[in-house]
Amino acid sequence: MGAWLGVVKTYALCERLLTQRLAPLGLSLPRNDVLLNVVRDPGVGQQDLARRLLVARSNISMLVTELERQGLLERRPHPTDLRARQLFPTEAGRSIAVDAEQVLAGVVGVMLDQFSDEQIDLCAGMMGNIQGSLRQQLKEMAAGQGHQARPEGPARPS
Amino acid sequence: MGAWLGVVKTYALCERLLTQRLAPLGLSLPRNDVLLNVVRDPGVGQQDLARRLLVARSNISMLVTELERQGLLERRPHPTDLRARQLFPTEAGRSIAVDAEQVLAGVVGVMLDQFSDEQIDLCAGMMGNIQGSLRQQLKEMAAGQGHQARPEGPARPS
DNA sequence: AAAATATAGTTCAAGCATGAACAATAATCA
DNA sequence: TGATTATTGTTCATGCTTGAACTATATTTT
Repeated sequence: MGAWLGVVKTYALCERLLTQRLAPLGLSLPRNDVLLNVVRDPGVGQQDLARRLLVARSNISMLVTELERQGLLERRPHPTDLRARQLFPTEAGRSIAVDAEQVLAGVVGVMLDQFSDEQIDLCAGMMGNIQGSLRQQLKEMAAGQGHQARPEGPARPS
Repeated sequence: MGAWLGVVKTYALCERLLTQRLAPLGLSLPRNDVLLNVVRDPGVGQQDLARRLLVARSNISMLVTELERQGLLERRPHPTDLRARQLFPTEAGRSIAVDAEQVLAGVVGVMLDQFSDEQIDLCAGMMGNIQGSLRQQLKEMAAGQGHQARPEGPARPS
């Protein structure tokens, strides 16, 4: 039980360090996530991005607006789907992204350098399994919400 | 490098599941953190709480105000230190906390049930080491920021 | 084709989180 | 003691994040 607490604290510390190191680039952690994804996959749509990053569409909408204002990204109309927009990095965006990747690699390096590949793979494998369990639970929650009136099993008088 | 990404995604999913399960108790994730800590350690001060939870004092101040308004917590003047306040749970707060602990244990259970104690300990140990490295880095950042005017070495005319 | 449903994106209100500036009190030092 | 420094808590402005409501366009059904 305390084991998960360790992950939580580690996550918090990592977040803080990354935030500090990205600040000089004019990037917050969320903006960095968006920028890096757009650089890696130019032309991606906002909806798609939201799903990858596990955040709300509205969130992406606002982050992209800011990044566009910063001159790092561009929204272009989708060639065939009039609803959608495609995201592309500007030259400045690509340039900043290079630095951001280095910062990211540096921090991950500090965290993982001290371990063997076997240890890292083992831990990564565990995380994959945990993700599976969590997705399962979330799916069940969603299903449960679907028909609140009759939570489970055959109708049972209260 | 992808290994840490696994931790990030796992963390995000866990956060989402916990949020969904705590909502029926009238608790958000941050309020739950505060409440549980106060129940476990009645009389704790806000500053102390902020350090434990790795969040800003101002954040605790606002969360406690809300929890007090919900009738789950109480601020009382510290007996000897006129600046400080001591936090205590109300009866309702203790009651809710019991349910919240169960929710927490349930989710952690779902995540860790599938692993052996050895696996969990190994992973937890790694997290501990990573925390050490991160704290070290953060300390160095802080030191660097400390004297921006003269970053390092003997005074050197600009 | 017309109607119903689904998808892409935006806007808005609310809550969470931070750092800076501040007030009050404590602790340390000269 | 009196002055400096540190600690505790609050308020404020800013940014992140979500879910709900909305518009517009695509897709599917009938």
